[in-house]
Amino acid sequence: MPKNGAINRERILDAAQHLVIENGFAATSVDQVLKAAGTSKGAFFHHFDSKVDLARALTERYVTADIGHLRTALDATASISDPAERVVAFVRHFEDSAEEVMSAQSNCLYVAVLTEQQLVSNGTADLVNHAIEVWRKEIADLLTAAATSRDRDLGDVDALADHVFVTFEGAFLLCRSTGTPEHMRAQLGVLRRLLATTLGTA
Amino acid sequence: MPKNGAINRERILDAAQHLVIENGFAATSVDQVLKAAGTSKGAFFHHFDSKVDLARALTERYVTADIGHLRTALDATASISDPAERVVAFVRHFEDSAEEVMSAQSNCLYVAVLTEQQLVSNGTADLVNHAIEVWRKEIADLLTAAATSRDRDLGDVDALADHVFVTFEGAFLLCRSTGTPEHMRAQLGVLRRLLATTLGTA
DNA sequence: CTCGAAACAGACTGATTGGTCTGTTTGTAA
DNA sequence: TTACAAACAGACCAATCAGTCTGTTTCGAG
Repeated sequence: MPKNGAINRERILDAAQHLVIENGFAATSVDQVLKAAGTSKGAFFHHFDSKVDLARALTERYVTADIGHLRTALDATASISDPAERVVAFVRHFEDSAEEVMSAQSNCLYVAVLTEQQLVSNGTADLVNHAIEVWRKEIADLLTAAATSRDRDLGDVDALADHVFVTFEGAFLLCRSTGTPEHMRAQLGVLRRLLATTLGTA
Repeated sequence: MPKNGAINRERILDAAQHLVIENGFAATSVDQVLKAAGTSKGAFFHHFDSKVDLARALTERYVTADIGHLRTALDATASISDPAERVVAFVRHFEDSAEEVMSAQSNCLYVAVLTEQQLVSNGTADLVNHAIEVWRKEIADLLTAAATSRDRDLGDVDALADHVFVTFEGAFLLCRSTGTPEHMRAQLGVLRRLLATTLGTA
C-alpha cells in the first residue's frame, strides 16, 4: 500500500467537521474544506465519491465518537451499586465534561445533518438514528433498574431516556443562539435535578 | 400605493419558510423560492435586499408567531389559580397541539438559522435570542409563583425555564431524525411529568 | 386622463459550485 | 530496479448561484 492515505483522509474529515458544524453542510464548499485541510481536489475525490459521501463519512465517525462518550460515562459509573444514584452520577459525568465539549465545538454535527432534507433522506440520518437508539436503550436500562429498585413508576421509560438526547441537542442550540456555552452545563444540571427528584434521590 | 405588494411578499415568505425548514437556508436557492412562490426575480429583490435579508424577515415573522403561541398558552391557563397546576396545564397545552404543529412543519426554523454561522453573526440569531428571553421570562415567572406557593426550591429558575425551549428544539430534532412526529408530544409529556413531580403536583 | 412611483417580469452576468480528467508522485512487492 | 496501483495535484468544465439591469404593468393621487 502506497502513501498512507488514511492520514490525509482524517485531515480532510477534521477540517470538514469543523466547517460543517460551524457553517452548516450546504454552506460549506469542497474548496473551503480543501483549503482548510491543505490538500487538493484530486485527494478529496480519491477518498470520497461525492460531497454527500463526505457527509456520510463525517457522520459515521461522529456517531462512533458519540457512542464512545456514552460508553465512557457508563463505565465511569458502573461501580455505583444503587441504580438511581447511578443515573444521577451518569448525568453528572456529562455535566463535568460540558465545558470541555463546548470549548471544542460550538454546535452538534447532528444539527447540521438533520437540517438538510437531502441528508435525512439519503441515509445519513439513519446513522444518527442508530446513535439515538443506542443511547435510548442504555439509558432506558439504567432507568428501569432505578425504577425497580425504588419502586417508582416512570411512565414511558423510552421517552424519558430520549430526553437525555433531547436535552443535549436543545442545549446545543440554546448555547449557539445566545453565544453562552455555560447553558450546556446548566441544562444538564436541570436534567439531573429533575431525574433525581423523580427517582427520589434527594 | 400601487398593487398590493404585501400579499406577494407574504407568498414569498411562505414558500421560503417551507423550503428553508425542509432543506436548510444555504441549500435553498432564491430561484427555488421564486418557483414555489410563482413569482419573479424582480419581485424578490424588490421586497428583499439580499438572500440573507430574506432570512432576517423570515425569522422575524417566525419569532412573532412563536411568541404568539406562548401568549396563547399563557392566556389559556390564566384562570388556573394554583400556580403549580398552571405550570402543568401550560405544558399540557402544548402537548395538545403537538400533532397539529408537527403535521404543519417537520422541523423548527430556529434550527436552520442557528446551523449557519453567517446567520448567527449577522444578527438573525439575535431575533431568536429575543424569543428565548421572552419564553424564559414568562415561564420563570410561572415557576417562581409555583415554587413560592408550594414552598419548594427549584434551583436555577431561569435554567429550568429555558428547559422548555430546550425540550422543544431537541424534540424537533428527534422527530426529524426518526421521522416520528409523535416524539414531540411524548417529550412534552416527559417535561410535564418531571415538572409536576418537582412542583409536587401529583 | 395623466403622471409618477411602486410592483413586478425576465434576460443577463460574473463568480462559485461540485465534479472530471490528465498527469505526477509515492511506496511496496517481486 | 522495475512494475504497478494507490495517493495525490491542479487545470478544467458545465451548471448553478446571488444579484443586476432594463423595461413593463399596475394603481392611486391630482
